[in-house]
Amino acid sequence: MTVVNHAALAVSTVIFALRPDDASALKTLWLPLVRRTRQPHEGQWALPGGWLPDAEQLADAAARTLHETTSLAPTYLEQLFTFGDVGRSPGHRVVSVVYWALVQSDEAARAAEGENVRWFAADQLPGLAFDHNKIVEYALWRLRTKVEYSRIAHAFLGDTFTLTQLREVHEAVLRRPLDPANFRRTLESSGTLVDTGRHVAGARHRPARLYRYDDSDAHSGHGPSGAPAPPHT
Amino acid sequence: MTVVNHAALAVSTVIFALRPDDASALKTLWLPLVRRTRQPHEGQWALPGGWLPDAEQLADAAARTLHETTSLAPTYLEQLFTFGDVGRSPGHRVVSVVYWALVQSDEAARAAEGENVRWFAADQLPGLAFDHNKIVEYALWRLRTKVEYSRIAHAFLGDTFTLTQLREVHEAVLRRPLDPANFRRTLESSGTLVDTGRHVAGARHRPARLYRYDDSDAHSGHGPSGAPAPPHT
DNA sequence: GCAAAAGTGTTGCGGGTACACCCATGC
DNA sequence: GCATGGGTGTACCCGCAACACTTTTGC
Repeated sequence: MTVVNHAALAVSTVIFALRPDDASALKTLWLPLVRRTRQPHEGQWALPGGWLPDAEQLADAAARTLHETTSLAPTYLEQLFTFGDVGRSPGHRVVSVVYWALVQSDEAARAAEGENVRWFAADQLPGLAFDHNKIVEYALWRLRTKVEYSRIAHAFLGDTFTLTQLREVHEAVLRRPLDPANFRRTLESSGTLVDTGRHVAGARHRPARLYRYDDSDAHSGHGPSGAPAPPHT
Repeated sequence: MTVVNHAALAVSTVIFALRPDDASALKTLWLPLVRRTRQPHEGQWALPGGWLPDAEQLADAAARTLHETTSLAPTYLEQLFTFGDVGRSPGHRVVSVVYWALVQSDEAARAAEGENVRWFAADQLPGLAFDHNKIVEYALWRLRTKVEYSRIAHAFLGDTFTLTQLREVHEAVLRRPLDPANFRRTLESSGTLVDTGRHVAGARHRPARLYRYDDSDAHSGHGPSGAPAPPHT
């Protein structure tokens, strides 16, 4: 078979985690970036990623580079978009298949950070290499849009969680307060929550119920059940 | 710069048009396929597409192959998904950036058709080459989902149209009847329609108003105005 | 008891659906 | 006039936002 093109194929990932903001009690979205150690854009911050190995699935390559930069495993990973503008990388044509990922907040606290890996507040990014600012902006829009109609918010949390914890994730992502009463009813009537029967004690108020998500598909958040979700590859 | 991967980069397009179905008065979704003239899958039907030229934008490559197979220009073109499973093409790794397109129905009637290009009803496809059946299924899901919340249906029509024509497009895509009265109000209150003042005469009933779409953005169908739409590249 | 957050009840508004009804044209 | 689709009016239902209220804990 003859390969007639020479564009390089890269895979990059926008990784989101929730972190407590300084001064503000609210959690905000943060993401890890890596400093480029070679041309082009040497010294600038960029999304984690790399060339696509011949024998590796696209999503696997995204999860791997994610792990290599943060030492974390994603709880959610989905293809975002493929960026391939002719001029987006100086010198050579590069087509980047970009994924976006969510990682658990408590794990993100002990994520790797070093000279060439640093976490940034998602809405206060410096000028990034290539078209990565535009990519992050689009990923943020997708995250905020999808949180409103899908059940991805729990990817920031552990297996079990209280409704208040889940509501705080929504509030942090959407940047607006939500009514606790209505939030509770909306999720309870969605049928995706399972009451574990356990409670969280210790706080000086009524103990909150612990929930977990119903994994029996049918609630994937993509149209009517049975509809094709975005391919998982 | 060192290119460290050798996966081949292809661009393919799922092209939709509405055509009158035999016997049934309703229009249904059709799409053009090309017969493969070489291995692998020689003789089988496949999506139009080709290798990505070094200096061509992704969307341009999609529009070009679309034009080469159908002699048509798309009225709507959007990136669908990038398919890159390791085993999806026998022998060599192929990553396909897939677009989906809508073409006008009246033009589709005079679209090119020949020995190696043929139109098929979208829900009665034969077994296609590679993973193209899965790709079409996903494109159909995206089209049907997006018609319900976005304003893409007019891409099947000309510059001006009656509300009945637009409703028939929705009905054909969604495969269910819609109430004419409510359909009218929903669209009128959406603020995206502009009354041209002209009417369609000649039928033996009250003449229908001709509308066109308001092009002054702000109604792109992607979240709140100003939100990043899927990159247009 | 008091503070604080969990959890419940209730009301009203708005968008969508169903369906009855009037309007304008060709024949 | 009559048939046919264009176009309007209206009542109902349901989901959601607002907000008052009750419950259960720690101190």
